[in-house]
Amino acid sequence: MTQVKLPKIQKMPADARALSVLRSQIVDGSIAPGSRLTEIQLSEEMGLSRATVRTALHQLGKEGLVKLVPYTGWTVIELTPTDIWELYTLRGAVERLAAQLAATKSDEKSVAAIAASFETLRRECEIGKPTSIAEADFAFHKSIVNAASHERLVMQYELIEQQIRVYIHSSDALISDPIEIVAQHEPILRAIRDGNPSLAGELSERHNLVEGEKLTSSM
Amino acid sequence: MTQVKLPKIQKMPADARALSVLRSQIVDGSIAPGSRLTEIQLSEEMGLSRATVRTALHQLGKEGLVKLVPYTGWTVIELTPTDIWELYTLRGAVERLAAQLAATKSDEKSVAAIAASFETLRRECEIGKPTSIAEADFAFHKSIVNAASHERLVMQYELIEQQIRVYIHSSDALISDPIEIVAQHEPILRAIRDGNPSLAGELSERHNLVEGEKLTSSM
DNA sequence: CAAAGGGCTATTGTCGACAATAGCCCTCAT
DNA sequence: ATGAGGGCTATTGTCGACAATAGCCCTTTG
Repeated sequence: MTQVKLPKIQKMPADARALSVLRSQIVDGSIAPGSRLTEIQLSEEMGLSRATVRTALHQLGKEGLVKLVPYTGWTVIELTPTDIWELYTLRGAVERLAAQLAATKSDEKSVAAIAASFETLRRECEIGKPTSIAEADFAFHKSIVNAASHERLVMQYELIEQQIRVYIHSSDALISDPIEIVAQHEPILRAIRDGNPSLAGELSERHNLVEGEKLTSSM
Repeated sequence: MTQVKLPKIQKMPADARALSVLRSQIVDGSIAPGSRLTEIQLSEEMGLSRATVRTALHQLGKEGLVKLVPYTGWTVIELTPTDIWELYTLRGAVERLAAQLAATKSDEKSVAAIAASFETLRRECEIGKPTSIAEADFAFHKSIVNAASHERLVMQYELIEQQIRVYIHSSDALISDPIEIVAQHEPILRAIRDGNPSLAGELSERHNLVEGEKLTSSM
């Protein structure tokens, strides 16, 4: 009965695996923005058929990570300042809703999860490497989104987060003061815990706009 | 030089055509929610290969209009009350941002476009059929989204609108009083024209929550 | 030398066939 | 009668081959 089912990534159909692998590599920067990808080369490297890889690429296209140029090839997205502005304004809108919903429910379990991820963030801000801090930052935001119990919201958020990660990795733009990070996030947690939807929403939106500003101004 | 290029739908690659056709049929209700679709049957009906149809179906899957059941087939989404709640809350968040941006720019051309679509809406509310009113309603909302000049916002909005249309057509849920429709939309236009982002955003969000409530309560 | 035209190549677009599998139905034992 | 077990069928999953095309290079011509 102690059957673990961790290796789910191994038992997936081939196209889903290809999708998962390619997505990881793009998101973590192993495949750089602007890279040219061809179906044949990828299929040879991954030991899969072209059709299978092609399916995965089309999915990534819908996720906004790659672009198809007809009869010529695929390229990994390159994010311009305008794209960053789009991503952060959109994330602001999405997280505003998430925070509103989380604060409305103010469900004990969800609040605990958010509080936990905030604690991790605080700890990382004191002793952690920049990348660990950034990771904890993402985790905190995601815990709020999860607390909203809103499937479409989660999906939309993940698409945005992916693209932001592409940019972060390609530019090493981790320019925030650890102390300010804590100061920016703590009030959000408090507003959710206090069951104050409009404040939680407002703070979340503003936080994203501020972060977006920082990034675009440093480009 | 008087070369018209209307028939763009004719010159598209086959997979894009299949995508376009299937999407239209699902969104306008010709293919009912819950319908079972099989790649072979569709490919025969459309005179295309299975692979081509399959590509289109995967795209529709990413758009959230169909769901794939492994080794069994595809089904058109059926929207539950929870789905409607998700759609309208999400649309509220998206349109809030759109209205904020539109009001911030308060760009002459965009405002004119929004005002024009509002006039159409007002006219349809007086003399039009319910379906024309609903269409003008959608057009008004979209004109605001377009005014934001935000590509990802537009795409996200279109996905949401599509799914709402599926539900509208499947349930004939057009339950609004024409007079109230005008009363709900007019202040939004005014706030955008006045360059009042926070009011425009707030009104847009609230409008969507109200509409969502109406629909879910009537299920 | 510049510009237009044609062909070559790399790559996606499309196709039909075979493999794998989920779910049904039928059998058979109890 | 009923439950388990096995095989059958419909459908997706995967593959390799051929068709169409965009973009480059090379030639040719003025």
